[in-house]
Amino acid sequence: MSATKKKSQANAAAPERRRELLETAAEVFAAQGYNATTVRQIADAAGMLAGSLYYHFDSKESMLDEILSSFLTELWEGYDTVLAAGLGPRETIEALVTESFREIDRHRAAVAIYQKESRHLTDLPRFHYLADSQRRFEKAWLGTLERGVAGGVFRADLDIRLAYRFVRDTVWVAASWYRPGGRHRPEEIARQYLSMVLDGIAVRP
Amino acid sequence: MSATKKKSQANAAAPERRRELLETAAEVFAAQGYNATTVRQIADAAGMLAGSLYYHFDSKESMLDEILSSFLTELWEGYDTVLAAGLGPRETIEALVTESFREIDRHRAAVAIYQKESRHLTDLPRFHYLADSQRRFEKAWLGTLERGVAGGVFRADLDIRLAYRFVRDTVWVAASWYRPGGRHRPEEIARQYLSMVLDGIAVRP
Amino acid sequence: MSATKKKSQANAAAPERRRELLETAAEVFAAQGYNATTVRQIADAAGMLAGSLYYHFDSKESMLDEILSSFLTELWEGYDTVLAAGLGPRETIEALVTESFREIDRHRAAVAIYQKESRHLTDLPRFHYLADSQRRFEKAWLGTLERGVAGGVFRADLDIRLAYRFVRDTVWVAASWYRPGGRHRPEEIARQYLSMVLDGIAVRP
Amino acid sequence: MSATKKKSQANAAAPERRRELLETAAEVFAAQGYNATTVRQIADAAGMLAGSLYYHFDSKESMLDEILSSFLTELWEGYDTVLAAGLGPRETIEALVTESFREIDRHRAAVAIYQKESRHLTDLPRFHYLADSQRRFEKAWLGTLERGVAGGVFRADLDIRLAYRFVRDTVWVAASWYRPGGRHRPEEIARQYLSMVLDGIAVRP
DNA sequence: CATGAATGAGACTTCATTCAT
DNA sequence: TATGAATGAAGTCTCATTCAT
Repeated sequence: MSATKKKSQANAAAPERRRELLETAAEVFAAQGYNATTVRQIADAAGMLAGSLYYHFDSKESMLDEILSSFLTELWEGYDTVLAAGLGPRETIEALVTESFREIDRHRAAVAIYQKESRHLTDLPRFHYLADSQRRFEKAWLGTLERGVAGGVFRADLDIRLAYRFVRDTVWVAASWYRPGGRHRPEEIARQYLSMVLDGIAVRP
Repeated sequence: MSATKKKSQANAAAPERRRELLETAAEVFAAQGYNATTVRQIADAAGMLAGSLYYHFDSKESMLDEILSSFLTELWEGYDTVLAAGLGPRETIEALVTESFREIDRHRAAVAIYQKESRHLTDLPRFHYLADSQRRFEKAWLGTLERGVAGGVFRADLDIRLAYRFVRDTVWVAASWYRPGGRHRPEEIARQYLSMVLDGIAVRP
Repeated sequence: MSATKKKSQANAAAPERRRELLETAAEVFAAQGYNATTVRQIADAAGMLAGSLYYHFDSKESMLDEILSSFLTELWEGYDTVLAAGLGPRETIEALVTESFREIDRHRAAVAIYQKESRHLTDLPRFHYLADSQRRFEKAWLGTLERGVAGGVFRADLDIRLAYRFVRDTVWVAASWYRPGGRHRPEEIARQYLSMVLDGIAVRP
Repeated sequence: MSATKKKSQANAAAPERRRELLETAAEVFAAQGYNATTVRQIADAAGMLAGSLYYHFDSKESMLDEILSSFLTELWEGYDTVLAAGLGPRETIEALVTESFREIDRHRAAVAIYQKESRHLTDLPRFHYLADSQRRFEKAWLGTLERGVAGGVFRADLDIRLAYRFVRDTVWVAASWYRPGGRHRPEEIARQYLSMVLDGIAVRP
């Protein structure tokens, strides 16, 4: 490794501070939207001046990048574990939803940002991985639903793509109102959500 | 008609052009987000120069205001009709959801904007009516759900506030992917959604 | 005169309307300052739309031009009469001051505009006549004062240029507070001003 | 010194630069009028780009505000000292006029701006203090004149309000032609002005 | 004569970013 | 590592002016 390592991605020697700063930034992004957030607001929240952030990060965009990509990385670790476990369709859905709520609990800000910003972001080459993730996501859920329909676990009379969007959105929008440390633990929320998604809110006749 | 009638809103005499321009603006806002949209982009889409928009509107914000308020006005006309009809809880939910999808069909852009922006907007005095609407909304849905639980139509073992959010989000996020003129008519989508919300996606044992 | 007389200075056929409009414009210019006044404000005050003013005038600047030049023309008619009358220095000063207050009474707005704007305007070729007028003005007053000092009518121990500015400003700033139709007739104000300028406000020992 | 101390006014830690910039701005405002002055002109005069001014000031208006308010603050320090000294009416007038010319000498630009702009400014809430100052001003001068008339020092045959305006304007318009560092020191100009105001320009019979 | 709509230049302001210290 | 000051691009908005009707 040459002595002149250039600037940014600065020093991995102090990853603590980076993570703190990213968490701060994520919070502000989630609260106000990425575009509406100024670098100065992030710096204020972090107790430094706007220019000082550039010692740690290349740009505002690269903060967003790092927030989203590290969230997705962690999310897929969980998902891949579930998908590799060889569970039945219903159990897979249950595990994915539970995993999702755990992720919302851990990375609420990142999830909220993802929800709000991913659409415009996919145009930028730098954020192509968002679309990739989206595709893997769709494949995993759609596949599971199809397996369930084929196996007689899920209703066959539903439009499968509609059902996919229904389940997907139903889970992730929760990030917009979820507050970590609230009344419900993520697993409890997952359980209730699953109950509604799988069995509906109407009383069975 | 008196000669002195300035104020803003230019002249209500030619509401044609206004509506056209607002529709254009709504489309761009929905696609890129309010903040990320420049006045010039709207003007481009409308085939005029940026400054020319200010003949018709006071500000970018007032375009947003008019888009959202006229959407909510129309929405509540539909809702109020439903709520005044004296239906049972289940039928009320069905009617509200159907009405919502019709509204998404008619005002897709406005709904998408509402979803994405209403949170930050409620801080501005000008947009207080968003919070008001939100409250009426919550009251209508929560009340109906409670009535349903009391009447044994909806399951009593669910967290009622969670169920409210579930139903509410379930419906409105659809605006983020719905395309008017697509395969499904809004009433058909509503039917499918209701089927999932009420009876779940799992096969009944 | 050719049949195609081009546009502006439109028709001298309706000089009534022009004068009305110029009076309106002068009032607004005086109240808000030339730069701070928008063409639309003038149009509002005149009960028409901004664009319509351009049937009567070439530009906002040409309105100002016409206001100032017609004021100066009238002013100099009065002044020239006084200066040609062959009065003594003190009587000349008295007549000029009285004439000035009459002018303030008739053209308050124009005078106020002149006071506030003439400085920046002299740079523009179109308004060179303002500087010309200024010079004639200075010559007339300075000359009279000098004659008076030489004749032993005015005190010889005063800086003559300072005295000139003193008298000049003393008279014209009155336009900034004078309201036509108030308690005092212009001749009465002139008398009082002259009393102060000539004899001072202190009681004679 | 706490690290979090944002607000506007940037940092009061480097008042040097601020004062420099305000002096530059005042000069340009005085020369061209507030409205006619562009932020870019100020920046040019200060050797920076237009946007850079906003590191130091909130807005063009806040520059004007700071210029005027700090001028008035200083002015009233001088006036209050005079008014508290318990001088006779004539000596008070003399001291106030002298103090005014000193202030014109120190803050020529600010005074010129005050003269030209204060009228429109008083409408803005932010500049209400201008009207307050105006009132105190009037009270101080009118009171002194009345005292003088009562004490037989000033002529009783004059309209007292007219005399007030006369003295007031007479002094302050000097800012429009006064050039610091010219032939006359402010005290000398004050002496001559007082001589004219108190004793007139006519030779005593 | 006047209107309604648009133009286009330019204003004030914001903000991500840079860099010497 | 952080600060203070500046840059420069871009954004929203204003306004004098034009012109077909």
